[in-house]
Parts: sequence; structure tokens; C-alpha cells
Amino acid sequence: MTGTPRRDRYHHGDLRTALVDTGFDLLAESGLAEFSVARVARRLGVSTAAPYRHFPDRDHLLAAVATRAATELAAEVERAVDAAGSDPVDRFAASGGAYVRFAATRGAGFAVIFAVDLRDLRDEALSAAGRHLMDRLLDLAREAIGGDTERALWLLEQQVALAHGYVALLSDGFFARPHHTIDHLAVQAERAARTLIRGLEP
Amino acid sequence: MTGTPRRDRYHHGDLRTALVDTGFDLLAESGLAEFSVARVARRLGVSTAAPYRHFPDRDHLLAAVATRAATELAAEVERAVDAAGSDPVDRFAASGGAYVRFAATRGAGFAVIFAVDLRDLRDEALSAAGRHLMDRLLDLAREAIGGDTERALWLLEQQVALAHGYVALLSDGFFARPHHTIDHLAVQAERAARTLIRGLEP
DNA sequence: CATCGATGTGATAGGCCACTTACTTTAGCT
DNA sequence: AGCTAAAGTAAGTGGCCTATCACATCGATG
Repeated sequence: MTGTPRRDRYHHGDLRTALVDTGFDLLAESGLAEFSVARVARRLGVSTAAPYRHFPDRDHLLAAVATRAATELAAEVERAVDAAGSDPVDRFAASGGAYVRFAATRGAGFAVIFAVDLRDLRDEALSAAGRHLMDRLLDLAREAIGGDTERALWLLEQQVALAHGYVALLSDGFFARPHHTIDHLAVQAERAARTLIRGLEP
Repeated sequence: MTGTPRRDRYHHGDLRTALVDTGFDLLAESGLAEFSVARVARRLGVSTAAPYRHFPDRDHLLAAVATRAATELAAEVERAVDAAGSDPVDRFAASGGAYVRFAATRGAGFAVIFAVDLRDLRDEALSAAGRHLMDRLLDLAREAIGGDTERALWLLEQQVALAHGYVALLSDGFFARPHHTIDHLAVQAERAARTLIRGLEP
């Protein structure tokens, strides 16, 4: 995913972007507990002071990573929805599948989008990306059940909770059995979406 | 919850239990990131070395906390199921509500039950408590849908994922709107369980 | 009542981290 | 070509953590 330009020159060229990329990777691989500015720098072969030329502190770097994650997630949802055709239920189910797939593959790199620590930061780019994503998902939910915003909100909430739950369980090693591949989880999420819609009282 | 015996004597009396209690509280309040042996000790007004008389290292203390959490969770599920009467769907829904309620109130104190770091520990008490809990929940799911283990597993998985998701969202501050009280979440979980059962193909 | 083992203490070693400061390199503009 | 400012570095500071060690206290047992 992340290119490995590695240092042959004194200056990096685009360290800011590289920090966000590598931070995202690190988060996805090892979780928030293992995330540190120093580690990101070391992985890039750069001094631990270098990141502070581009971000005032750890949380601002994290916010940039989160914004990137939110944007990427929105793009993947859109791609899946497009591929799903025109049936609104199919489209909503696809968005759920994509959401879970992203969450499962990116782990903490996904969870950080909503991290409360970053909320205090009032980072405009991050909150805009988050709002945009949720608005789009809510539209899809509304179309899937025929316009009722109240129930669409409920449905979306279940879907989002489910996705976060899968990340949690996955990163906790709850799914030890090999048949719980990421594709399998995504399929289960789509199935859950359909089941919820079907089970909703008319 | 936790009694506050505080020190007036040199010896504590029952430090081991107090460490587990306080560790659990700390986890519930502040999450795993804020958890440290030193903090637990300080909160108890005891030296930072004292815990090591009772636990060889941090992870063993965490495992004890997790075991206590699993046992407590199982008890609360049982209580809720008993109170729900005899209809199997009501009973399963109640177990889901209790599960979510516990998860939402205890936060990381719940999540730690499944923490992967502790899995390497092969702590017999912890894994037994976890197994016992899941077996019971699976029974309830099976009864709710009439005996089909395959679908019961699926249902349980959704329920568990949902609960973990609610914790994640809650602790991430996703539910900023005040109507998302813990009771509300528990009710939503029960509703989700019923909706999933109703939506399951026959 | 004396002692011994369990339990608690203070001090300390060693690790990782966030972040700062003074200095160095180099790209890009004039 | 020469200058400046952006972007990098090495070397700290101070903080918090885990874990250990020698020593202090005290309850229980003989």
C-alpha cells in the first residue's frame, strides 16, 4: 500500500503524506496502543523529531490519519454501492458490507475515525469527512426502507454498531476459527442488513 | 461498588481482592489505555510495588479482572433471563439487553474479557468463564429460534458483535445525543434481537 | 511471648514516549 | 551564484510505566 521511498536524500520530499500513510498502516497493523509518533518516524527511517515539523503534536497527526481513513472509507462504500446495481436494499446491504470490510481490514485505522480524543480537537476536515460519510449512509438506509428517517436512523445505527463490533471482536481474536475470513464477515453484515430490513415491522 | 477500606493499618487485609475491584473500576472509567498497575496501586493508597506480591505481572492482574468481569456478566445475563419469563424469544432478547447494558456500563471492563493479550496467558479461570458464558448464550439463542444450532450461532454472533459495537461507539463518543442513554441502548439491542429473529428466513 | 513468613514500603534501574532546542542541509528564488 | 527559509538531525528533558530488591511491619503459630 504505502510506497517505500526510504531515505537516500537528506530531505524526504513529502514527509507529511508519508507520515499519514505510515501512521495509518501502523494503526491498522498494531492498534492504537502501539501507535506512537516515534514509531511512525522510525518506520520511515527519519528522526523522531522530524514529524513535529509537520504536525504540532501527536493528536494532530492522528486526526490527519483519521481524516484520510474516513475519506477512503467513503470512497469504498461508494464503489460497493455502485457495483450493487439499482435495488435500494441491495445498495444498502452493499454499503454495510463495504463498511465492515473496511473496518475489518483496517482495524484501529478505522476505529480512530470516531476516536473521542480527536473530537476535542475540533478538526474541521475530520468532522466534515465523518459527517459526509454518515449522511451518505443515512440516505442509503432511507432509500432501502422507503423514506422513513426514524427507522432509517435505527437501521444505520445497528449497521454501524455491528461494524464496530466486528472490528472489536476481530482485533480481540474472538474469531479464532478460520472460516471467519474478512469476506465472510462482510457477507454476514450484508445478511444482517437484509434480515433487519425484512424483520422491521411495516 | 468497590468498598473503600483505605489504609489505617500497615497491612491492607485483602489487597488481592481490592486490586481486582479497583482495576475493574479503573478500566470501566478510563479504558485500557489508562490502566496501569501503578495507578491501581495509587488509587488504593498502596505502594506501586505492593501489587506484585499478589500478581506476577500486569497481565495476570488484568486476567483476574477479566475473569471477575466474565463471571459478573454471566450473573447479570442470568438475572435478566429469569426476569423475562418463559417465552424463549423474550429470554434471548433479555440476554442481549443485559449483555449490552453490561458492556455499556463497564466499557473496557467488559472488552477486556476477550482481550487477545490475555489469550496467550492461557489462564484457565478466564477461559472457563468465557466458555461458560458463551455456551449459555448459545443455548438461549437456540431455544429462541427452535433448535437450529447453525442459525443460533449466527444470531449469537450478531448479538455479540452488536454489543461490542455499542461499547466501541459509546466510548468513542459517537452517541453524543442525550437520548442515547444506556437503557435506551439496551432496549435497542433487544429490539434488534427480535427484529433479527423475525427477519430470519424460516 | 518470640519468631517467622506473608505482606507492604522506598528506592531504583531501565524503557518508551512526547516534545524542545540548537544546529545542519538543501531546494528554490532572485 | 548566493541567500533564505523550509525541513531535516542529534541530543536532551521530564514524565510515566513495569518490575525488582533490600528492608519494615505485623498476624499467626508454636
